[in-house]
Amino acid sequence: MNMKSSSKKRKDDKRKDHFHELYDEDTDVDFWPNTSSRDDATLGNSDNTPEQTLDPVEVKSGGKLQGKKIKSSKFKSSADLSNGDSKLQKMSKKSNSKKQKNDKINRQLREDQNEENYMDHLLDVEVDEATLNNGDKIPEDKVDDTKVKSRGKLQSGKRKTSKQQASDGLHTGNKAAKFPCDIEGCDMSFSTQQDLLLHKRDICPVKGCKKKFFCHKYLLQHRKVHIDERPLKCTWKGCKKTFKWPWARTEHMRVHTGVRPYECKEPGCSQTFRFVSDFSRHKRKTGHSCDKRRKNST
Amino acid sequence: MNMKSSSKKRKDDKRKDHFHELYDEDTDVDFWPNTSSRDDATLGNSDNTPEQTLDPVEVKSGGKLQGKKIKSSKFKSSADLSNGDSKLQKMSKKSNSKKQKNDKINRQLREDQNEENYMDHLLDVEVDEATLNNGDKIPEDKVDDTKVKSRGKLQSGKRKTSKQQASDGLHTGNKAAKFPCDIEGCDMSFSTQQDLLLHKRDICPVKGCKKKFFCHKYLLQHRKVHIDERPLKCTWKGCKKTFKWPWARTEHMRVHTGVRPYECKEPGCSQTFRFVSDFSRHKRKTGHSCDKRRKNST
DNA sequence: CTTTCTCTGTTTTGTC
DNA sequence: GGACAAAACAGAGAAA
DNA sequence: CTTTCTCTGTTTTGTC
DNA sequence: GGACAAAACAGAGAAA
Ligand SMILES: [Zn+2]
Ligand SMILES: [Zn+2]
Ligand SMILES: [Zn+2]
Ligand SMILES: [Zn+2]
Ligand SMILES: [Zn+2]
Ligand SMILES: [Zn+2]
Ligand SMILES: [Zn+2]
Ligand SMILES: [Zn+2]
Ligand SMILES: [Zn+2]
Ligand SMILES: [Zn+2]
Ligand SMILES: [Zn+2]
Ligand SMILES: [Zn+2]
Ligand SMILES: [Zn+2]
Ligand SMILES: [Zn+2]
Ligand SMILES: [Zn+2]
Ligand SMILES: [Zn+2]
Repeated sequence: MNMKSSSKKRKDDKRKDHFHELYDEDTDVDFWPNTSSRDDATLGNSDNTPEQTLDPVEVKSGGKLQGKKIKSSKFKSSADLSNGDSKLQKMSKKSNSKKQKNDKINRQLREDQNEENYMDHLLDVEVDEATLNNGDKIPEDKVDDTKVKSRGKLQSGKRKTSKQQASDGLHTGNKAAKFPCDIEGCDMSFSTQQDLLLHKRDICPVKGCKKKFFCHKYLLQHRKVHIDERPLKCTWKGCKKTFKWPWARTEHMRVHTGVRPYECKEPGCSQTFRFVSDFSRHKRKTGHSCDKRRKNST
Repeated sequence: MNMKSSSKKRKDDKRKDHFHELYDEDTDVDFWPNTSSRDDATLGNSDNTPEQTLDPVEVKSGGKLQGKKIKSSKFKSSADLSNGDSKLQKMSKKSNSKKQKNDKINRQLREDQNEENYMDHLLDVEVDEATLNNGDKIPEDKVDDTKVKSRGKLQSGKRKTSKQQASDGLHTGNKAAKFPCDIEGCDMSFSTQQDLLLHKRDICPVKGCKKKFFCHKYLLQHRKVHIDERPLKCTWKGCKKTFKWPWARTEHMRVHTGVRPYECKEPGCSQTFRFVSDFSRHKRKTGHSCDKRRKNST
């Protein structure tokens, strides 16, 4: 059920209501060492299953109120894990329709270069030092003429001004927070004991995230998912695309250069691909060339 | 480090390399009951910390290859949890700039109605029965003239044709899969034992997701996040927006109706809000009216 | 460091 | 062989 | 049920 | 009081 009620009843009749208590409490290694300062960790659970409902949506402020009290949900806790598997989808082994038309001519040559300065809407936080090792430098320019046709999604096609990035979403996990992680090689810290405990279980403590990872150190990389910064820039002249992940930029550059670095080595097949993902899918669907081989770099 | 190497060495010298083994193995309740059929669960871990690098991006198929062998990563496992907390960001208690100008006049009245039929790109799966209780019905039409100005993001502004939705991403967790969940009230099933085990730990087994939830039953709701269907339609005449979540549609309707159902009850303050989120933020930043109260419904 | 709006995990409400 | 970090992969998934 | 392209958790590679 | 589901909230976050 809900976290409030379970917290309330937690001391006495544990694991009622549902099965969450069961899983939440004796969950992971050293999860409730209870080193916390004050606000002694309360476990949280919740109940759900809404889906749709059909809301008649009667227009124009109708009438009745519904007000109730607010309770600041002070602590949550005992979240669990989140991992990454699922080979469940398999493409039907049928469609090998190979187009691969005019390669270079085909490479899209338009891109919206309009860059605007919208402001961050972000939230200053407890901590202040982003520790991401964003060591990527900006490669030198390339040719100029070609431009990439932008699809629907923006989110990387513009750049911010320097000033605007000021207090960008340093949500959590920075240095200088009160609860540092003592795991060797990790220097992240957190503003609450609960977040630290989740972190030590390889779980991202960000609200609504709670992903579990295999590698503790990856949490430092994962943090960038929750930060607005896109420090990597496309170096193509006139292209304003920005990125959080080096690999995304690496592959993006190919839409400018037209490079198709992946070539299927299967005897009959000689298809080439611009993106690893497409090459991977080709191999998965066709079973071709289980000795993957890059044509060249970039 | 990586999953391969850890799987390889798993039998003999456990928990070497890193700390994942430590956390992954004795992780959760009844996690390795080892009821699995074949392919005895191998634990996976991985090492990380890339960030950026500066790739010179030399254009046009340069030269050297890099090929190696492929190994189908057959199983992963022992993921852990993922929870939802983080009250880390706090707005600076300064900016209460209240605009709230011409209310109804201000409501946006444009929206791109162009609907196109793009095809799903999806992947048929092991299972075949989506069990989401998408019981929402489509309310009857409203007025017609007004339209909503669309922002950058699409993803809901168009509708698919009936045929196209055919084998839409039933990735996992359906009925009729080989490994059914026996938790009471849950009828999800999975194509692998590993996925089922994750699921029973309240973890979404979808690759790259691995979120941990408080309520086991919520997993059935969460599934829709990984499915392409957007079964809820905006009922406004001419609006093609579609939704996965009832609440999203409920609030969306307000951009058509202009309703601002939330009113701050703080003595001096009389601001109104169209979206709960904005009302919540107002209360959080100002501390106003901890007795929240809706003006009316919709 | 803004406003508008969508998404979604958890909380609250409503009904039995 | 073992770290460890950088690079790359292999999907998922959005858009058209 | 396609193609193009981005995102990101894990795997692979390269260097010491 | 206790299910349980439906509705709503409270953020996160994208876009402008
Ligand atoms: Zn529950
Ligand atoms: Zn740590
Ligand atoms: Zn996260
Ligand atoms: Zn570019
Ligand atoms: Zn691009
Ligand atoms: Zn091939
Ligand atoms: Zn590692
Ligand atoms: Zn279940
Ligand atoms: Zn998921
Ligand atoms: Zn609409
Ligand atoms: Zn809308
Ligand atoms: Zn107020
Ligand atoms: Zn070696
Ligand atoms: Zn896909
Ligand atoms: Zn009661
Ligand atoms: Zn925000």
